[in-house]
Order: sequence, then structure tokens, then C-alpha cells
Amino acid sequence: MSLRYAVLTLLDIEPGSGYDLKRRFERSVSHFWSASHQQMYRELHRLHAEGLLDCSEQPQAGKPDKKVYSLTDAGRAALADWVQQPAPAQKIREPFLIQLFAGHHLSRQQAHDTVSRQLEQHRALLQSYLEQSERVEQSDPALQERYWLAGETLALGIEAERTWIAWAEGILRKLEQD
Amino acid sequence: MSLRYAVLTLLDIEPGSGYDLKRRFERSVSHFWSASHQQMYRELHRLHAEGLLDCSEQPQAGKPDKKVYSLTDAGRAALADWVQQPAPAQKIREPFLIQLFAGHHLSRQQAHDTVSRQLEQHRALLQSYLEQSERVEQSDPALQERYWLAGETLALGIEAERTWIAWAEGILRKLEQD
DNA sequence: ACGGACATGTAACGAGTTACATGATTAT
DNA sequence: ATAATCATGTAACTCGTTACATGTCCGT
Repeated sequence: MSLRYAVLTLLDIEPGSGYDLKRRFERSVSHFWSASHQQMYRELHRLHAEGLLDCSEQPQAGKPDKKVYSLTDAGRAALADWVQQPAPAQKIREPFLIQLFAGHHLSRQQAHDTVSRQLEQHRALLQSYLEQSERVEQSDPALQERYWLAGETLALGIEAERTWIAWAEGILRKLEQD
Repeated sequence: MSLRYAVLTLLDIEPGSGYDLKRRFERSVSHFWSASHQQMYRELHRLHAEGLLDCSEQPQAGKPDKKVYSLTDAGRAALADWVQQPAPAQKIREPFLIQLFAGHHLSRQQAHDTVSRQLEQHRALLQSYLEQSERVEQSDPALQERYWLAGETLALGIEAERTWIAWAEGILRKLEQD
């Protein structure tokens, strides 16, 4: 049920197509949500059918037509209502931690490899969040103030990655000792 | 695909029924995985059908029969193989952060309420992880050493909650100022 | 009498993934 | 030529949630 509100939130900030949306998910909310383009299109169709979105087809020179979606009044009302509801609890699903939990099946070297691989991924994530954060800092201060809570969600993503990285480095040190 | 290995991991440590498993998920891996009892039963049936689990029915005095599952050799082999594979990337889905991202629809007071509600939940989680951690520390040192990597996953859960709580407290301070 | 713990399940649905499909433009 | 980017979609499947169903024992 949350994907639809993520879609409404981004389209509320700025209208766009399914394709745009997919990229914006990757660039601006990847620290707390992800979705495939198939999910986007399915959700856009539904939201449109339910009257929460308007759609205008824009022919483009040399490119396929673009279906630009924007919120209807009903869409804005639905979003404004939802943000006030208690949020459904998030479900944690971290396959890597299952592997570590079953780590007695791994040699010291194998455990080291597994953790290192994850560590690299999290360093890359931190890097991309920091770049996003810089882009935000260089944007219009009026927008920054309007969307300061959105900025705080990114700050949490950054802190979470730092915590993760520090933890993984600790594990590697222990695996390298004795 | 990961639930099945979470199930295999716990049954590898100690055999048990679907009902047992559900509670063990809540008590010992809730910091990185959760599943409903329906998922457990469905997965147990499949794993049994595929020959990765043995099942022995144990009649109990005054209680329903219990189907106790344990790993077959094929099950242990499948688990040992999987733990060495690169872990599938985790998907982050945090509905609460969508709400904050759309936080310009909230009054200062509403934002404060929303964050406070989440903060309480995370404090409760931290509390339960700390209790788990104490139980681990009071257990057999030989087991602690055998499963030290499992212990580290709990340490990460604790650090992650602390990061989260510090962040939320910061937001609340900002909402209370000016 | 009622709720909670114990114990296992079915059915229906919604969410998410994977594979496939189409077709134009731009850059190498 | 070949790959990448732009742009939208269908079909089939698995995973996860919600609701429903059954029945015993124990404590209050």
C-alpha cells in the first residue's frame, strides 16, 4: 500500500512519466524505497483509474510519446490524509545477515570475503548519498527549506550507512586477528 | 528465496515445529528477518517436499500434535552452499520515511507526533535487542564462540537502532525550536 | 465464561520479481 | 553494427498479508 504514496509524493513535487519516476526513485528516494519500472506502470494505471492522477500524453520529437502524470485534487487529498496516519511498520529483510547468522558454515576466509563484498556495496551507497546531499546543498535555499524533512531522510540514510560500515570494519578486524 | 534459508539456518541450529520457528524468528532474528506463521508453514511444506527437511510427528499430552522438522543431509548441503553465494541485495522499504519525505503536508505538531510515535517503537526495539544480548551473554561460552557471527548481527541491530534514535531525537529538537 | 498460549492449516488477494516484447534515437 | 538511453507495456510467477477455520488446555 506504500508504493502508491511514494508515487504520489514524487508526482506532487513534480509531475512526470513512469520512466521519469523510475529514475527519480533511484536518484532521490533510494535510501528508503525502491521499485521496478513494471511496478511503476502498474501503479500509475491504477492511480489513474481511481482518479488520483491526471494524464496528458505529450508527443516528443524523435522519442516515444510520454505520458505525464500529475495529481488531481483527489490525489492531493489522499496524500495529505495518508501522511498523517500512523505508518505501517517496516519489515526488515536482510539476506546477508542470514548468511552471517549461519556463519559457522563459513571458513574465516569465506566470512572475510562475504563481509568485504557487502562493505564495498555500502561504501558505494554512502558515496552516492553524499553526492545527493551535495546536490541538495547547492539547490535553491527556498526549496531546501520547504523540503527540509525530505533532506533529513537523506541524513538518516547517510548515518545508517556510516554505522553499517563501522560495524563491518570491526568484523573484518576480528577476522584478521588471531 | 531467502526465507527458506532463514528457516534452514534456525532448524540447523535446533530442530522444531512451525510454531516454534515463528517464535524463534521473533526472539532471535527479528533484527533482520520477519515472517508470518502462514509463510512458515508454506515454506516448511515445500522444503519437506523437496527433501531438504525431515519431519517427525510427536503426539503431546494435552496439546495438539507437533510436527518437528530437522535438516536432511541435502538440507545441510543446500545451506552450506548458499551461505557462500553473494547475498542478494536487500530492498529497503520504509513507509515512515515516505511520510517524512512528503512532510510539507504536515504541521509542525503533526510531524512531531509522527516522529515521536516512531521513536517509541525504535526505543522498544532497542530495549528488546539489549535483552536478547544479555541472554546471549549469560549463555554457554562454547556456544557463544561457535555462534559469534550470529552475535555480531545482533550488535549491528543494536547500533542501527541507536543511530535511528539519535537521528529522531535530533528531528524532534529541531521541531521544538523556533 | 473468556482470553491467551499451543498447534496447524486453507483461501484469496496484493506486492514484487523475472522474463519477454516493441521500437525510435544517439553515440561509439 | 552494437550498445545505451528513452519510453511503455504484458504474462507468469513467487513472496507476503489478511482473513478465516479448528480444537485443546490453562488461568482468572
